[in-house]
Amino acid sequence: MNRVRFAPSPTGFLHIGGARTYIFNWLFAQATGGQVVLRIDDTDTGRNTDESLRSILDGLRWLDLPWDERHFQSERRRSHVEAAVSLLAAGAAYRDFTPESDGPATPTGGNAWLCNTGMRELDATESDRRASAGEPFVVRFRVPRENPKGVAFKDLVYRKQFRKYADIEDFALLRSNGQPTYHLASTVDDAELRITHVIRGQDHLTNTFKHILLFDALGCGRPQFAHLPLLLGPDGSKLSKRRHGSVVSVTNYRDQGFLPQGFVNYLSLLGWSPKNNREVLGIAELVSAFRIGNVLRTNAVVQVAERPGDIPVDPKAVWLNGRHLRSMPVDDLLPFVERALRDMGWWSDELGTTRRDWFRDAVGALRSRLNLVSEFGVRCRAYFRDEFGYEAKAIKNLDKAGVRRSLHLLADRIEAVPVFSEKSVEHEVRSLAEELGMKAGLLINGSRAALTGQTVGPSAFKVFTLVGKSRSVNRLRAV
RNA sequence: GGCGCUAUCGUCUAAGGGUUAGGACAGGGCCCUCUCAAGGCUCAGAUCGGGGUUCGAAUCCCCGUAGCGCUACCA
Repeated sequence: MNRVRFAPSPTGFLHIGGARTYIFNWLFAQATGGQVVLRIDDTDTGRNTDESLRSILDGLRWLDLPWDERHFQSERRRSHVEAAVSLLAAGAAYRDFTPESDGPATPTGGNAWLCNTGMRELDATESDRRASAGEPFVVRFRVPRENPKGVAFKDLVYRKQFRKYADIEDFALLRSNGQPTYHLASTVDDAELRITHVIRGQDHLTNTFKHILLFDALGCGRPQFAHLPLLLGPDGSKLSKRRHGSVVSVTNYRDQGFLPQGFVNYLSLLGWSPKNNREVLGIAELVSAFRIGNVLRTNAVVQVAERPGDIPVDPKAVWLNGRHLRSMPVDDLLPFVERALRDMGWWSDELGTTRRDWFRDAVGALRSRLNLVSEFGVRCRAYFRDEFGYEAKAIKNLDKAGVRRSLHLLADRIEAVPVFSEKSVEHEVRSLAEELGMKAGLLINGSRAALTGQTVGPSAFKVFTLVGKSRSVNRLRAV
């Protein structure tokens, strides 16, 4: 059985690139009947925060793509240290007593740094003596550089990969404080958690050679690797909160009113496509269309709307979300709308009980012109509240010659109508218009303006039934 | 600096030797219409540059260029 893992480190919020990596892992697992392991890579104790752990978990849960197992890397430390000790004993690793330097070792010229002079060759007894004397050291992997060949593997996305031993530096396994490094912990855990496919960002492509060296030295089989192209900001640089703002944060999309499936659909199309021009895909369709081999090798740009007033995300994401919002079963949409209304303080429990049918009807009618769940809260006030304002355009419609007077007459007709329905309302509106010798459109648009304070919305006759008979009559008289 | 990855409309992408280089978002226009959407139609818009290979190259090869990644006792 295939097993994949998503291994975020809790040093920041869940960002869109991490979410996409999780989605691709999840899709791959579902498509191949495999399992998803969520592993929190918390080996950098100094930078971990509970807040970011919460953000990551919140974000992943919102995606609604459940994982099968969860592990914390910090709880597996003993395994990591044991691995380092055995590597040391086997001579595949060595102690490096070079004092920690400040900042990254940027090579000044010529070739890259490979190892600290003298340490690789240190005699075993001498090394033991200095270690037991309490001298701090880091444990490094001894890359077999005398071998003129190198490491090769076949990436499921980037195909054949090769790197000479001579180009791989002696990376650290254990820090001088005894903590395992990412390379060690990740490799040991992938092996022990029986991960079969490592699907992660392309920024790890060159790390993979080190990991393979470790898998081999540890005597465990190698998993398969698939690296994903990176997500870039509109300026072409790697996405970062500082440079690109809230577009990178998953919770931002949730708060802006995205549906999980709309967001997942959007991210799935960044660096992958089903190759048949289909774009609007539900989760089940994504699973059946997903092929890891169809993942692109080119980095994708996450667009940001530039028009003032638009929410600062990719307009295509909004459009995609709208497609889902409009086509999903209304009953599935209801909980999301409920949440949006609760956020506005407009929710009342009857909407879930005695007025549930009305609620379903209203959501069904209103959603046809919305893209985001949050728009139920910001653009549909008159349907959920009695007090609402009139937009300037609406007032303009009401101010047209004879409109207000006609609407008052209409109120009487509506009040007297025996059966209050879209059909009967339409009949009353049209016949009144005809009697008064005015264009029906004036009355129709005037009604919408009077009932909702807006010039946009569902069919005016539908608006009447949504607002209800007595409220409609009151609102017509109020203008 | 070293090592590596990548390069098609503004953006996401299709076409992996032969197509008027296709679709989608965004933009323009038209239709539909009680408004706004939706929907339908339509216009504009791309193969980074240069060499090869080939009857034929977006596609294969080489060289440039650009972007990105790695080059830490971060992950």
